[in-house]
Amino acid sequence: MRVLKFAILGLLEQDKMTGYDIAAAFKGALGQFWSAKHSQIYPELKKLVVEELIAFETVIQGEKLEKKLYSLTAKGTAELMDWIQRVEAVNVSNKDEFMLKTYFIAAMDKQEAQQLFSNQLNSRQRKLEKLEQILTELEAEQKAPIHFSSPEFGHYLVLTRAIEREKGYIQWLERSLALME
Amino acid sequence: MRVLKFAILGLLEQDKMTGYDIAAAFKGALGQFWSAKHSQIYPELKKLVVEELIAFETVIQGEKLEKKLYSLTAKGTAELMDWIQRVEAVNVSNKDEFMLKTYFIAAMDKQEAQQLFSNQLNSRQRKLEKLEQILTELEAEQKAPIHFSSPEFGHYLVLTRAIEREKGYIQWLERSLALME
DNA sequence: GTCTGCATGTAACTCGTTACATGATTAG
DNA sequence: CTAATCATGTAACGAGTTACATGCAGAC
Repeated sequence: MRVLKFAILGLLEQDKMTGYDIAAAFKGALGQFWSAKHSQIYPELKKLVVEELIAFETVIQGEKLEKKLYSLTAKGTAELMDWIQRVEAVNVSNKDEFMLKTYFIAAMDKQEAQQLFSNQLNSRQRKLEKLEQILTELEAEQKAPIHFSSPEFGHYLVLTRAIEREKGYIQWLERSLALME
Repeated sequence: MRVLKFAILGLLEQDKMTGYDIAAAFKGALGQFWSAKHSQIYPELKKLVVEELIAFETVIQGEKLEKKLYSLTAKGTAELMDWIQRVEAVNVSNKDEFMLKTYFIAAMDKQEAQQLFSNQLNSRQRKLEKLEQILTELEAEQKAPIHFSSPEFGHYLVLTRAIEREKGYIQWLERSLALME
């Protein structure tokens, strides 16, 4: 149901942006829970202009590089606000190829399984370190403790969720490895 | 990269099945991490037959209901085993519409945000209860404690992961709500 | 001057969902 | 008998990825 549409509207509500900026936003903490490639973003932006949910002004960078700065229209803001308070069903299947393999663990021998789990554990630990570093930097930039009205509250919540998701995964991997002995 | 293909091969490695059975398997614990609708399963089964990774025998149920019992070929088993020990990159973006909204929390007023979070907390708690019930039933069926060679080990691991995922989500929701006061 | 990053687009393809369509079996 | 479940398929559409394609700006 066109979630990318709302992702774009939400980003533009924060600030005027180009398509490139939107793609860049998906490379940060937000990208842990939603992302899209530029090849999906640009056509969607065109569609949203036709639907009059966003508008753009052309800006010249340097000598002649044209970039399109998009912003929300009143209609776009209204649709964003409608979506944001809508209660959607909890999505069941969060696809995870590693867990699919885990379900078929009976087809592995013990060594193979341990190798696979150790490997996954390692990757997850490295990912966790990166996320924790980003959180440290975010917290360092704040003067007061983060609260509801901080401009970075959304970013903070998403980051802490990503970090705890990894921690939970890591704990489960460790306990599963212990069970395999 | 055709993950559904391997999901089907993995299920058929456990037992001969119909397309309907495969769809049913996705409604259980496995469905927490991978699933597909029957409209995707049936065409994929046909494709896998053409590729000679699976084969089927037609079985008559009752008077005249024909069903197709699929099973792995040697080639299919080989491809499954190759995939299962392959190390894939940790997937970055596990899409979650609620977390997308969370990222845009600055566009909500406090009451709206609290409402949304309470609601999500409730849904997650009900989901957790259901998963824990399934685990209780699974454990009741076991004579000995579950270990690597138990036929239900894969099922058990996936269930415990799903349960802890929900617990982690719930804790984060509670702590986030506390932060909003 | 050359490499990295900024900036925008399209085409082809694969994956996944919703809807359309049909019919048999089984348990109450 | 009738409702839920078993069983199989197709069509249309929407979402998402990979690859193709181009060019400017800024830093070193």
